[in-house]
Amino acid sequence: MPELPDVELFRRFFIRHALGRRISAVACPDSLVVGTLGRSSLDRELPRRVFGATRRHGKYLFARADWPGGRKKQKKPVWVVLHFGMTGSFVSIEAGQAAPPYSRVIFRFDDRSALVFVCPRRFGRVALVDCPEDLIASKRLGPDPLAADFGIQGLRRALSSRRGAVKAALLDQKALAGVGNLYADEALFQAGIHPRARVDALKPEQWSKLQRALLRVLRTAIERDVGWDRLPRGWLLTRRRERQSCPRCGAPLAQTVVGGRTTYFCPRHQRRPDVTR
DNA sequence: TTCCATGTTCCGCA
DNA sequence: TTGCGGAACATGGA
Repeated sequence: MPELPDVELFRRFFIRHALGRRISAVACPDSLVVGTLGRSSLDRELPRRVFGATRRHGKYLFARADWPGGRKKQKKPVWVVLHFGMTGSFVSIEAGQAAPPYSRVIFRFDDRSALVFVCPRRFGRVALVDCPEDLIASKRLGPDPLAADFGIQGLRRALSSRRGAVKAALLDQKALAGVGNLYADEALFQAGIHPRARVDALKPEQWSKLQRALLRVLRTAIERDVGWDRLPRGWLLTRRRERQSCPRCGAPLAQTVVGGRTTYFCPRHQRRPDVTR
């Protein structure tokens, strides 16, 4: 599930359940999940710090851990960086409650509650970095489409260096950070653009349509809390599992592979580009 | 048992 | 250099 809207909701969950709390201990029962993005020393560096701020860039979530009180102010903050892989999520537990199955990292607080990073398939990653910019630079992440400075031409600017299929470009985190397989399909559907259309063949009105559709899709998913049942009925997303008909015109949806991912689209609304196969 | 899956990354080929 | 297909990663669910 974790694409940009999901991670944004995890960020808000984190604010509710971890921000302002003092860390008493960190347990990492699964070393595979810890450290590849940065330092693995969560259990040594985090205790006695307080989570003071969060940030999100694409599918990455950052949480700043500050040293409380004035006395040790000179000590630099560290940032926890989290990536949710395919199956990562947060669970908050109260004092005395057992950690759920597949708990990979457990942040325990002074009040004995805990925030748990749960990840059944173990593609998620957690680590410490000095600042988010370091991670963003090392991964060479593209701009976040919901960032304030994305701009009205942001999408075109981000993808214009690419030349392949537009869906593959949307999925390239180095071009644009945060869009995954599901929301790429949805944005293209709502913009009426074929997933295999070439980026360099998009017309100006298609660029603005796609940007508007993408932002609308991401914002709506966040507003609706990404509950599949809560998404608008006209969306492709609500149909992709059962391989049904287009929610707009009733035509049978087409299924193919673009950029290595299963892709659904409406062959009537999203015209096949004549340039490519 | 086999196939598929929202994630990233790497390899080989054109 | 760019793009892309395919495979790998780890695991659960249909």
